[in-house]
Amino acid sequence: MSLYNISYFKTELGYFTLESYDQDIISFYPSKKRIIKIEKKSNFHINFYTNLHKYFSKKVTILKYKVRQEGTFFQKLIWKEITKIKYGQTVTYNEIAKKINTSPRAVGTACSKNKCLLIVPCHRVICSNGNIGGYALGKEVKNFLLKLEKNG
DNA sequence: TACAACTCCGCTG
DNA sequence: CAGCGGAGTTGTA
Repeated sequence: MSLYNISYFKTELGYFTLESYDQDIISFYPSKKRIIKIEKKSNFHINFYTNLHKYFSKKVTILKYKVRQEGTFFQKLIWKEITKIKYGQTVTYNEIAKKINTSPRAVGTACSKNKCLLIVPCHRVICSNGNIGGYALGKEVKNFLLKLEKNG
């Protein structure tokens, strides 16, 4: 019997898919399917979406979930570093690069491979020259999230 | 080898 | 000083 579960939901940012194993999150990413459905009855998934809604309405500032995401050693290292960034804060690709002793370019590439949006807050990583940098859902969404966390 | 969600540096107005 | 182009850098498929 597998502990794997998957659900589809409509969020403030559109349709998403959540994959989990037990209490760990495997991925949370925009889905192509425009459906709302939880495969197995799961309080964990329901709790997640409830929390997510609170996040968008600023009633909650942390989405603290354990992440079990596929990736290389290097990518996991970067994601772990990103997870440390607090709500409302931003960090530079370069700052992370220096901490890990690598290059900013490599950090950006690792960010783009992150499939646990919001949980691993890669939207809080920006360019050192003040530019917003890239985002899976586009720069506009990234900016929206940063503004949400900053003022509302 | 080519490419990427970066930076730095030097050049031009 | 702003804007632009190119080179340097590191990890991946």
